Amino acid sequence: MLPKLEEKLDPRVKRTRSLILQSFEGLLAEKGFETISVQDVTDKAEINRATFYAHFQDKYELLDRSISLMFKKEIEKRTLNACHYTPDNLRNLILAVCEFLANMHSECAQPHQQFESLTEGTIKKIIFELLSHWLTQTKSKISTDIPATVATWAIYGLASHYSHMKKRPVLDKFVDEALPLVAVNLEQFA
Amino acid sequence: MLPKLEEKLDPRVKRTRSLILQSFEGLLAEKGFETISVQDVTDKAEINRATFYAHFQDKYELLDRSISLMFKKEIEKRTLNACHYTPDNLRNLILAVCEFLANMHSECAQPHQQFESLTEGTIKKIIFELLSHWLTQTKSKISTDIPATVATWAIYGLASHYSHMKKRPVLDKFVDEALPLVAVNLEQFA
DNA sequence: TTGGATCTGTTGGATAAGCAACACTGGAGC
DNA sequence: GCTCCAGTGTTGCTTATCCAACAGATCCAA
Repeated sequence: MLPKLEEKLDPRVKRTRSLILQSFEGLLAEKGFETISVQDVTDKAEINRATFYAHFQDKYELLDRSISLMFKKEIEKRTLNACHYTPDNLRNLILAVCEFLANMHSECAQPHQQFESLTEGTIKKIIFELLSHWLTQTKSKISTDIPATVATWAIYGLASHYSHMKKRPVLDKFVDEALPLVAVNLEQFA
Repeated sequence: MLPKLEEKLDPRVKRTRSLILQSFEGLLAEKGFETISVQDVTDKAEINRATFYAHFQDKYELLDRSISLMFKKEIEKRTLNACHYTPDNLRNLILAVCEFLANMHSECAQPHQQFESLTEGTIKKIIFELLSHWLTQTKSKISTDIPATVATWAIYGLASHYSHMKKRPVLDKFVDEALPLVAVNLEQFA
């Protein structure tokens, strides 16, 4: 969650990675993840296939990094990355995760169960790191791992539930109802 | 005016050229041509300056090729590149040139006299080639150089005049009035 | 079962792009 | 006059990307 220090990259590397990521995001909107081949990605990106493997192990790593970047962008847009724990920030975080997952379901073709389980860990990891960062901002010496873990799983669970609902309620109301249940575990850091 | 045969270019070359051209077109909308440096172009394109010189002699060649591409795109959009001489196609061509020059004046910052004289030759060359192509489509053995030259200069002159008018008339009316004067020289090819 | 077709990951050698340095030019200001 | 600054072209060397080719995997149809 630190400000990126890797700005001084070879321009060719930046270009290549960004072309691959763009291409992949475009394809995700068109077809299911399983039916996307590495060739599809490199064709659309107008990048050599061998070059792909110089940057990503395989398409699963591409998925990880892509989802990770998209989610982090969402977090940064809401300036949640440069703050500490407050119930209001927590509320905002829950909103962000809900909207992100809901978006994935509407924008990605075939958001299968399998696809979601591939991205779940990636997203939870970012939530956990963000919460840990928030909680250690406070002076208290209380261990943050347990509360952060509980909150992370709860938040992701809520968002997953929300995104799967057939008739989604207004998001604000949904979060109003859920927020206290998560916040109660973090009271000591407020 | 032939369909481009240079499709099988190294992807890196295509990428680089397109980045440079994009960057340049963007800069043209911001500042006057004279104040644009090669460094400006390469900075915005995120391309090394030395790489620029592997593709263009200097910024004047960049201007030529950029204008040339933009104008040809305009011609292709109107499918004027794959046809022969008719008064109607001629009318369409005049429209294209008028709109192109008028656009340059509104979209480019500082469309100075000097800037226009730099691009005039480039544009006329394309008009001339297109007209020559049209006229040689006909079976007649008449030499096409002279009529094509006359028409080229007349068309460019009309468009330049139109684009400089303080209160531009409706383009259609303007062209209606001008068309017969140009067409009369090409009657034998109709 | 076999064969064709498609995708995967990987390789070696060719080529384009990056980079830092250079000498040179043409102002702007003192 | 002078220096300072910013831009220009050019260079030798490094690094990333390209490309064609390869062997292996998987799937599907004959």
